[in-house]
Amino acid sequence: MTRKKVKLAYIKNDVARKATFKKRKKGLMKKLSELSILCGIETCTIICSPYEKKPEVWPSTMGVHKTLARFRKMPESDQSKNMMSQESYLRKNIEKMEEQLKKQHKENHEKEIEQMMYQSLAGDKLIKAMTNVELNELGKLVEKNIMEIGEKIESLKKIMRTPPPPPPPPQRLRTKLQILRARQHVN
Amino acid sequence: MTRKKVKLAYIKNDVARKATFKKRKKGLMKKLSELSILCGIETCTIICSPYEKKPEVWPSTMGVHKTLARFRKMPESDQSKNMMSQESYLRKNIEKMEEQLKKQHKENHEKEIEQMMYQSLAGDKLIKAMTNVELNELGKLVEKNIMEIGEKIESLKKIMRTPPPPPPPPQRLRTKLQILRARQHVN
DNA sequence: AAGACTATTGTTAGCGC
DNA sequence: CGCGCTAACAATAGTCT
Repeated sequence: MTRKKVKLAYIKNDVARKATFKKRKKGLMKKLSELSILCGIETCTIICSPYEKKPEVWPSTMGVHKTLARFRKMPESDQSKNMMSQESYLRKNIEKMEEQLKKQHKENHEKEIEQMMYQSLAGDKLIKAMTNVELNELGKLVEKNIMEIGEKIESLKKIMRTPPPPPPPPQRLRTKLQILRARQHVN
Repeated sequence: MTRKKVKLAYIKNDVARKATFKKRKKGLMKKLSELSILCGIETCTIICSPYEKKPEVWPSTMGVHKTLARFRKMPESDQSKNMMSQESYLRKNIEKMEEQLKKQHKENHEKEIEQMMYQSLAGDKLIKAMTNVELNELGKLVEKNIMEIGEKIESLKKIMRTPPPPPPPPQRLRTKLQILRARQHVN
């Protein structure tokens, strides 16, 4: 029941990775379908997974060829424009989160000051009703938030540091020995 | 605040469609990125929208070429296998929902019988505590559910009946007159 | 037009079968 | 192994700025 908050990193456990792959691929196909229906546009995707011998293609091979033709029509130089590489996508993400982190820090600081004011000046009745315990927990929540954002940034940076495709996908064909070994791994 | 439950159909209102497109494209890119990181696989997408002069490509032009090469490598005959066309995707969807509809109907029937039993046999204290009003509302909820599933099936079927790409995407260049006319449309 | 916000709906991780 | 379930998490439609 989704107990973890998803750590954005290669899933080492083979079984879990495959399950996640299937579920998420399904979700993606649905979203792609919705996008093309809602907005009346053309899209195509190719997914190369070790679970199928052949790349999976959507919405159809014909559709892919059609969209591809359109893509190949434009001059080489233009093909590089308007593209969002995984790297720049991640970089942008990091920037945004660092901004968020700053904002959260600032907010935290303001909250602390506010709290001090209430404690020393005997503020509004509603606020007085809050016990110190509650205020403390509020503070902890904020700190947790900050921690989480920081961790996320770290993990994104880590992904960017590692060579292009994260860890190499597992070999398609394995000996029985390898399979047995794999089973001993825990994620 | 997401007040509607999303009617899966071409969005006629130009402004709303564009906003939805941008939001959903962003969400898609994120999900694609996550899939490739979590599962360590290769993916690529091409999106042809009227909002950009050139097809948008992800994760990068190079990535697309690489994935394409892999795609083109397989024999023509194989390219058609393992593919899920939009049509078969939708058809599968419809089947599943019709099953769900049957199930819901059955459940509803059972609930009705249960309710009658309780009313005539003076059942458990907890159940007796439910007023008739509450039971009535429960029934209405179930019916609403059934209605919604039915509507969804209808709308999916409608999509399948209409020719491939839903309504033709709007022209890229429009005269001022056309723009003014478009503004008068309400979704 | 482009972002921020937030009530809602939608997706999915971990289980149990 | 793969499916169905459901709490927990994520995406997003409509709104305001």
